[in-house]
Amino acid sequence: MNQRTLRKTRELEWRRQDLLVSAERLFSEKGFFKTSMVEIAEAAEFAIGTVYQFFKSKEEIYISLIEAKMEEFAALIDERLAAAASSREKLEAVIRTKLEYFERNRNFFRIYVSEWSGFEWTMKSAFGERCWKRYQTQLDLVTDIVRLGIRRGELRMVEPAEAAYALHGMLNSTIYLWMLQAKPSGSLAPKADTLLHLFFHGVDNHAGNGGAKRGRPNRRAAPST
Amino acid sequence: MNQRTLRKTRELEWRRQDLLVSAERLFSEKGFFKTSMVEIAEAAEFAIGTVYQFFKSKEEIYISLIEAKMEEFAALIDERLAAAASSREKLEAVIRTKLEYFERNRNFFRIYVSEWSGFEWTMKSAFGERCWKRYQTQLDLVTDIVRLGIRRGELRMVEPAEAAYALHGMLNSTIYLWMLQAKPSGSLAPKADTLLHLFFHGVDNHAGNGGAKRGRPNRRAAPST
DNA sequence: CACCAAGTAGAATGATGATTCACATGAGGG
DNA sequence: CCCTCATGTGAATCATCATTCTACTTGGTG
Repeated sequence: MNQRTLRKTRELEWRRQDLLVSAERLFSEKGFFKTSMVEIAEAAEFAIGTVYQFFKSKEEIYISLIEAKMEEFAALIDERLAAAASSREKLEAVIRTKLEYFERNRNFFRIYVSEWSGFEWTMKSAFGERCWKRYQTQLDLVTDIVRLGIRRGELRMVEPAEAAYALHGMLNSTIYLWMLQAKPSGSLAPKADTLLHLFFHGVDNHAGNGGAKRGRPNRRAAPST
Repeated sequence: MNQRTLRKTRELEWRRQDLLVSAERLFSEKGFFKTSMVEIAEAAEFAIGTVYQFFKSKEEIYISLIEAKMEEFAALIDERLAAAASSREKLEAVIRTKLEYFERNRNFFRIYVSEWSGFEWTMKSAFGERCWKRYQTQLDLVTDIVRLGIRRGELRMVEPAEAAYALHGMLNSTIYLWMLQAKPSGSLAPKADTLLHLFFHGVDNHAGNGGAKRGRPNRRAAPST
């Protein structure tokens, strides 16, 4: 009898997951408001009524989705972070993990960035609040890494939160750029090195001629894009 | 007669502007979908019918709004850029201008970032297309600056588009962070220096002890936030 | 003063889409 | 084979707006 109940619960969970996957695709393609419950139901091959068996409302679907993904992502970061010692390694872990994660969860990325600008716009109070907290926690984590790095003398003295946000923005933009062009193309993960370098050393050319003229104007040094 | 007509036209323009200002505030507070025409009308102290005298649709209001602001912003950048010679100066101009502009146009910022993730989510095809172009042009401008800077040997050899996007993201994040906390507080513009430095030199501590231990652990070097 | 044009108003219309509910279906179990 | 509960169904309900339309105001003109 209990056995039975358990299986039922498990199956219910499958269906929920299944539905979430369909919903994710739709939401990422058309946004929260332009996606209708009927569409979600059809995409997951359920009747509307059934959908409401699993989720109280459209909003709840959206939130479950985001929370699950965020949690997964956070867990991944934590795991990778555990193995890192220096600030550099930690930041590298963050960068790599984020790029990898969103390379694999392209659809989710659009939702993630669009909600960045404020959950209030789509969801009402209480629920959105929780998602927002997760978002913040993520950022705070990086802020702490930077803070510690400074204390240890590994990083220059910058405003930690500012640097953390800057990194966050850099990453998001980069992922976005990649999504724009690279529908099918190359992998995102390799950019981690470039980004790490950029975040640590900036764009300045230390080679010596900083701003001033030099012998040869060094034409065609730029990548050919 | 012509005089008359001219004045009428001008007055109409005023009213349009007036309406746009109200709409901007609402859109920035509640987003496109959660803002209703009635609200917009009330906020601007018009009747709904009157609103439709000025704008064909809700979408048109939104778009006019965005286009106007984007154009204003672009013009400002162009102007500042004209006075800049080196890549550093140019990038500094971009950074400063953006921070200043959004410090003054806080409301618009929320709209700006939220639409970053794709106009398709809110608007339909043709119009959104035009806004998107503007957005791209903006980014391309910076890409070109970077490309040129590399060719001139002022900047390290990075992928120009990547760097441009990274900068864009850094700026947006920073502005966002500022908006979060600093409801009333300090100015945003001063952060330009920090950001410029960050973008040029990164967070690495060149002071010598990169990662390794040194004499004193240098505790409490971090800002007290 | 009557009349017209231009502008303003806000109730009525129509669509859309989330949510609900009365019914159908089918898997145990007697 | 029939009954019953647990689920699944999708048509009907209900609300919410964008948009339209008809009637009202106003200010100028003959």
